[in-house]
Parts: sequence; C-alpha cells; structure tokens
Amino acid sequence: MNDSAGRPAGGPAARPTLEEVAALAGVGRGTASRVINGSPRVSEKARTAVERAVAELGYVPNRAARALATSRTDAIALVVPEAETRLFSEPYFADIISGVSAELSRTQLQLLLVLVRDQREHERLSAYLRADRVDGVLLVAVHQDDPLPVMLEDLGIPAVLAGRRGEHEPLSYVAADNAGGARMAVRHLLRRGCRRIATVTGPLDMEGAQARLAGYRAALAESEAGTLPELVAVADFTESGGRAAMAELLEREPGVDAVFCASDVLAAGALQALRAAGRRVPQDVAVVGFDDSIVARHTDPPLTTVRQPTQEMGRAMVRQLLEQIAEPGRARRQLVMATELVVRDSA
Amino acid sequence: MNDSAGRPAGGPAARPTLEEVAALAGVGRGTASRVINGSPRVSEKARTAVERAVAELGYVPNRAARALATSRTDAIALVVPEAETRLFSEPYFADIISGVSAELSRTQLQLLLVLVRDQREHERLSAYLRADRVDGVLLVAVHQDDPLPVMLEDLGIPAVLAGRRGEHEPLSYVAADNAGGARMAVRHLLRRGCRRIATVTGPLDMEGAQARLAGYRAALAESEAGTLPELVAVADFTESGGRAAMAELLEREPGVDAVFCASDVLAAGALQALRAAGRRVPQDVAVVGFDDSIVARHTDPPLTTVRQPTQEMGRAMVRQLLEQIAEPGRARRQLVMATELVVRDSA
DNA sequence: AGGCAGCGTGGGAGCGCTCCCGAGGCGGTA
DNA sequence: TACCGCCTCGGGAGCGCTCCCACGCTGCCT
Repeated sequence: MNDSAGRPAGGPAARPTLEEVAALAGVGRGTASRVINGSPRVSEKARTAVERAVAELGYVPNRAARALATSRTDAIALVVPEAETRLFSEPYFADIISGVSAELSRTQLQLLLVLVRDQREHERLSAYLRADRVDGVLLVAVHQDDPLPVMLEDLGIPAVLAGRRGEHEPLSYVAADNAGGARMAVRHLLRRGCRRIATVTGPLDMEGAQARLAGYRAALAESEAGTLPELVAVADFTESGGRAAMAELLEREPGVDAVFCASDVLAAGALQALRAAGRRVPQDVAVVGFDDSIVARHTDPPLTTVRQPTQEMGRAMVRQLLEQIAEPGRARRQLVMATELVVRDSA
Repeated sequence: MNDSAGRPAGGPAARPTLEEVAALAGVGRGTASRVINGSPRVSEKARTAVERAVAELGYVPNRAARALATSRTDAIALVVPEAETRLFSEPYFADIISGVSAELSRTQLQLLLVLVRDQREHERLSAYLRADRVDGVLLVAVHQDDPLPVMLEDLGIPAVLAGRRGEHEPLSYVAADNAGGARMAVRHLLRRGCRRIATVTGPLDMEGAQARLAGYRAALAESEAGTLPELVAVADFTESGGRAAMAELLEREPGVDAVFCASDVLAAGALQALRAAGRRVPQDVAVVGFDDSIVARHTDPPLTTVRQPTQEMGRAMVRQLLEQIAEPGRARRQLVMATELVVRDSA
C-alpha cells in the first residue's frame, strides 16, 4: 500500500464497489445498501460491520449507478441567462451562489452552473432537462418574455425563480421586496426635504424594475396628497444607461433635487451625469441606488442604497426546491423578503 | 399531459430508450448507439433511419447509464476555495466563468460549481473526486499551502489551475503575466516622473502577489541603476488592508509620490488613506491598481490599472483540461498570458 | 470456383446501484 | 409444543447504456 487511500500498489486505483463492501462486512448487498442509505431496518451489528468495511476500503458510492437505478440525479442546475452575465460581477450574484452552495452542502446534491447565451445553448439546456439530467432548477434574472420559465413549467421540473415575472407568478419564487425597498428609499428622500424626486428605472420587462418603479410612485402618492410630480426615465441596468437617463432628466426637469435609481450601477452613471452638469451630490441632488452592490461603496460620494438579503434568498431558494423535489405535487411557494436602507453620503 | 414533444397523453412522460429508437429505426441497439455517438462504421441507410427515429421520439441519451457504462461523467468541476468567495464579485471571476462556459458549450461537458469553505466541504469534495464524479477539475485562486492541488496530484485527476503556486508548478496552469504587468505599471509611473514609488502587495502566500511584487522590483531595478528605494507594504486583498497599508506607508515615507497596488480593491483602500491624509491623486501621489475590476472605473479618480485577458484564460483552461482528459499521460502544460495597461486618471 | 479479407450489424454481457420479494430467525401467545 | 407475526437479511432483476464478439455478406484475389 503506497497511497493514501490504502489501495494495493500497481493497479489503476479501482474504486471498491458495494459488493466488495458487503463481502468484507460479511453481509449481503442489500444490507450494505441499507446501511449506506441510512435505512433504520438494520441491526446494530450489521451496521457497524458495514461502516467498518466502508472506512477500510474507502468506499464511495458510484453516483452514476445510483442515478441509473433511482432515476434521480442528485444535482440541481443554476441557470443564468447570458444577457445577465454581468450579474456575475455583482455581489448579488455572488451572494446568491454563496447561499445556494451553503444550503446545498448540507445535502448530497451537486450544483450545476449553466449559462445560456444563445439559441443553441438554450436548446442544449432544453435537452438536458428533457433527459432528466437534474432534479431541479434554480433560475435567476428572469425577464418577462423569458422562454425558460415556460419551458420549466411545461416539463414539470421542480423550479424556483429568483424574482418573479409578475404578481401572479405560477412558479415558486424567492424575491426581494422591491416595491417596499423603493418606497423606503423615496420616503428617505422625502424626509430629507426633497420635493422634485426623479427615478431612473431598469428595463421594464423585468418585474423587479417595475416593482421599484411602483414603490417610487407609491411613496410619492402617499406624500402630500400625491401632489409631487412623477419624473421617470427608463434605462437598462447599465452605467451608460444611467448616465444618459440622468442627462435627459436634467434637461427635461432642471429643478430636480433627488433621484432614485433602480440599481447602484445605474446610480453610478447618474452620478457621472450630475457631475458633468456641475451638480453637487447630495447638496444639489440627492441620489439613492439599489442592491448595495460593490460599486455603492466606491462611488463619489458613496451611495445610499437599498440592500436585499441576497445570501438568505439563495438559501431559501434551495430550501424551496428541495421541498418541491421531495414532494412533487405540493403547492408552489412564494417568498418575498424584506429589504433594508443603507444610508451613506449620497442622500 | 399533452406536451410539445408529442408523447402520448396520460403517462408520466417516460423518456424513450435506445432500445426503442433502435426498434423504430429497424436496427439493433449497437447500430443505434454507433449512430448517436458518431461512429463512422455505419451505413448511410442505417444512419438516416436512426436519425429519423431519434427526432421522432425526441430521444436524449440517459447520461447516468452512459456514465455507468463508460465510467466517464462528462462533467468537470470548477472549484473555488471559500476564502475567495469575494472573487465572485470581481469581473475576474465572471470572466473566467464566462470563458469556461463558452468553451464548454462546444462540448458535451457539464460544469459543476463547487465552493469549498471549510474542512467539511473539503472532505466532501475529496469524496466526490475519489468517487470519480468528474472528469477533470478547474481550480481558481490557489494559495501556496492549499491542500487542494496536492490532493488533485495524488488522485491523478486531470486538473488545470488558474494561476500557479510557484515558478515550478507541477500541475497544468493558465496564469496572467503578473510580473510583466506589474513592471509595466511601475514603468508607467517612472515615465510620469515618479521617483519615490511604493507598492502595496497582496498576501505573499499567493504566487500572483509575489510575482507582482517581483515585477515592481524589476522595474525599479532596471531604472537608474537601481538607485530608487523599495517601499513595500504587505496587505491582504481587501479594501481595509489597502487603507491600512497606505496609511502606514505615508507615515514611514512621507515623500512617496506614487504607489502600485497589487489589486484594484487594494488601490481603492489606498485612495481612501490618501484622501484622509490630504494628498491629491494623481498630482501628489499617483496610483495604479491591478485587475481592471469593476471598482476601477468607479473610484475617484478612476484607476489606472493592469488588465488580464481573463475570459481567454477561462477558455484556455478548458482547452488544456480537455487535452488532459483525452490524453491522460500527456505532459502538463503551462500558459502565461500577456497583460495590458489601462490608463485612466489616477496615474 | 474456392477462400479470405473487410465491413456493417445484432445482441450478450456487464457497469454498480436500488428495489423488492421471499426466506429465515426470533419471541410471544394459545 | 405448535403457531403466528414481526424483523432482518440475501440476492435476483433491472435501470439504459457501451463494449465487444461473432456473424453474414460483399467483393477481390488466387
């Protein structure tokens, strides 16, 4: 024996099989299998014998064989549409993954990462799913017209979305309270005395962006009998989009004294436009972002922003998915998690 | 269930098997298998018949069965040590993943994401690998004393590192030219006329941090017969680390007129310390970062920094891994990729 | 005409596991 | 003592695929 697994020298490291474990333990294959899968219907004697044999041989079950026999794969996929690959550079995504992975590590499940960037990859994914390659799917960054959720529904594969497509999302999801967070942000601006409050929205085919806009509107409406004007500029979630939207807003409404941006990156762009226009932040125009992403701490001035419990969202998604996998017929579950205002210097 | 694959209503969408495909095509299982796996030893007639049957039934091979029969899994793992989970929020990581995924999508391989955050998870990974759960491993953010690469070597599993542990890395790797990038950065500072150039390093148990320090030293040494003083402060790769290191540097060497930071996050911290000390950037002190991460564009002023071809590195890693998987005996390959200076306002 | 490659083909064996059924062993009751 | 029920246990069957061997056919050489 000259390797750490204690296998005999020479041969190409053949993994021991259940059969060999059973033989060494002096029991049958069935009993060995029961022990390994934690069935209660095993005598104490048999259990310890098998456990000893497992330890001695360094036995690890062959997943492919198990998957073939059970037609479960013990794997779930985290699917990321390509358009959102930039997501990766957001703590949002890092935290989702971190939460997912943490929750998953308590189980035997594996995490498959699937990026879908074009039609070809979409079909590839579709084939995966049809072939029962995974027990469930986690889907992030859902657009309203995304074909992926529809496909998941059709296939009847357990699935949980991060975010939702609309208020009546048929699939399970975990979402942040986007409307509430936005309202909180705008209330903060109102409290500071701002009265000409604009918003730069994200792409409105995403429910999250819509909800943030709705929250903005709700805050305005509940203040001073809704007499404050709505100042809305639509952008995508990019920095240049934020810059352009803010520039347009300044032109359209020079008296603007605050802006709620639907993301930090958007806010970073808005800050650039404000600086270019010679406005001081927060003295002339107060700015609030959303996400509490890494850029929020590094802009000048650092951004006041809305934080979502992202890591916890990742964990919750996994928990929901496991429930669905364990109990396929069960009702879909929806979970909306509270957000939190992080006050820095920009508002 | 009336679904788009055109299966009969009622039953729980049973996937067709090779056997059924063969039957429908009027050939044997062997022939059907050959067609599906693109073997050339098949008549044209049989090939088209099988292809028609596959299309008609919507056949997708069962991977578990294939894996069991071939003892290959058609999956590779991307392993991320937990300490580096913050990596996720770097474009570095996003680009690595993006490159990996792009290259992988040309194959049948799946990408497993494995976060290793503690001893328990380390053992779990170890069990995975021993159980032959993956055909190969991609490992990022390697520390010098990391047990993972050692384990991979012992197990003889095909593996490629992002970065290396030292100059004589026995495993295959793809790395950026860290030393070259650093030298380039410092040369840039010299060209600007800086003469008291400091550096804030990363943790020196990472070869990348060492190499950047070496590049800094090389640039100083090759200039003016090496008469310029070395001003080194060691930090970890965090913002607060950069702030502390810079503060210390200012105290130790008040005349410092430039600082090369081993990462952008470090540089962001350094900027804070400089601002706190009343130094203007770049007029009083020029600053250069490394990575061209997302923070680099958002600091005040935006950072001059060194970019690495990260996405291409991800692709290259996959290519090397595939070679190793296809040809297990082959010599390890090492690839060092050029870096590029991105000049913004901080230097 | 006979023999012999060479090719395409069919199907048996087997990958390692779980599921399940029937066989015992045991204690308790009549 | 005879019988019954409950548990534990062993091992056959089978999951869907690939690998490989043996078979028959064609076409060419002797």
